Amino acid sequence: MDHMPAVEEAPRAPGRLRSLRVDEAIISATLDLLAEGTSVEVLSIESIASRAGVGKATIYRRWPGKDALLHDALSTLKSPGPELAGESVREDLIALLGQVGPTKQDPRLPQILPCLLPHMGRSKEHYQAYQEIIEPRRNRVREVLRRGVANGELRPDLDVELTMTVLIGPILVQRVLRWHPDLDADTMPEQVVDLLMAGMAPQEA
Amino acid sequence: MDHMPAVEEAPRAPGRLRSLRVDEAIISATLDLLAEGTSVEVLSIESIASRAGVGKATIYRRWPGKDALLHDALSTLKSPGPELAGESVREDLIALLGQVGPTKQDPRLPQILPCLLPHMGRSKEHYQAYQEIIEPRRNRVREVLRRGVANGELRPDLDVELTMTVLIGPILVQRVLRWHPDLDADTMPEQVVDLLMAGMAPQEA
DNA sequence: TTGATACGAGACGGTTCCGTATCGCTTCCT
DNA sequence: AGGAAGCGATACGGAACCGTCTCGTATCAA
Repeated sequence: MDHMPAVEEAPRAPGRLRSLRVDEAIISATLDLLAEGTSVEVLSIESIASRAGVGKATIYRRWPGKDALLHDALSTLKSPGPELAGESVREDLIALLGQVGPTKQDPRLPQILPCLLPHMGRSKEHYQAYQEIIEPRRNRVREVLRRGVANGELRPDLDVELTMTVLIGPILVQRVLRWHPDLDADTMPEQVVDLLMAGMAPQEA
Repeated sequence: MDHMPAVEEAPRAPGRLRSLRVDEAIISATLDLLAEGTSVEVLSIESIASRAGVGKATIYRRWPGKDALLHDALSTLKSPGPELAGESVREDLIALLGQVGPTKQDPRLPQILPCLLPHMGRSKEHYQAYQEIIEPRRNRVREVLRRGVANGELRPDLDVELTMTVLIGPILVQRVLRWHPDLDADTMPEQVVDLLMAGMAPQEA
């Protein structure tokens, strides 16, 4: 974490040590509030302090402001994602797309990530932090697609980058925005993959 | 507009009439601010009044609050969309998907609609208003797809509702969020349609 | 002309949050 | 033991916005 106490050299601090539990409480309270639907713009230091059971000064002692705190909070969300069976591209894709929803690691993550999206376009800092979080996840999908292209499960001329977005985009808008009132976001991964597989398959059906 | 002066019956008001230009100025200022990236939550009556060159009281005289004003402002955005050539499903879809971007009617519309998305999930009122705006647009896509199913350009067992979301979702996330840094949102409509056409085609490639 | 209402401007008290500072108390190092 | 810093709590002045209200002026119908 960029603005956390430097653990580097030896110039020992004289007084009391900063509590790790307090760090965790602040980060966790931040993520909680985000997961509950508080937007980045409305999120306030006071609400975080209150939720964490912490004084405001304790937060300002560690981070210069909301942006830096948010950056560190988001950094804790980097996670590898689910195990893959690896037997078929179709099943692996469905598994990966399914975890745009609740995850075992941190159940708040799927709640938080989509809610951050709108804010990312207005802050280079946060846009980059966000990309760092989702890039590993995107990469899992990329690897599955490339594997499929390599072993013949997918057509050789497939545009992998485009396909990733076509796979994830619909599920994202549906989960976050209930964009289409009549579709069920939970069954979408399988439906989307099957719809696209026909187009991604090497030759005919 | 729901909260605008009732033009119904005859009980004439005695004094000065409300200016239509003021109505337009307020609505327009609201849409301007949204198009510039101001989120719904941060949007304030004071900023709207200032932008419109209008007193706050003039706004409160017409609408009870921000929600009602926003509802009416969004209602003015309903638009039919572009003309369609009607020669091929592929071309019509590309045309429709392209106008998720800049439109001739109101260039602010494509800027505004996506930015509203995150807020819609938190307000039943606004969620419905939003659905009313995009449903006509969604319906254009629906009709093109059904036409394609009917005339054999698309496979007969196509899930039209799902396909709509798979077409629009990726373009939405890319335009609004630059979700994938390496993809070009302007060329996506054609790419997405072509990628899906292979899957939507009746039989083999 | 007169009375009623709309208008732009802005004062008003209330609320929320900002970032800083202070106050006892606790916890750590020497 | 004692000094230094962390801690929760809270007070502080400042800023932004809320929704109401009151000015002086402009515009309407009768």
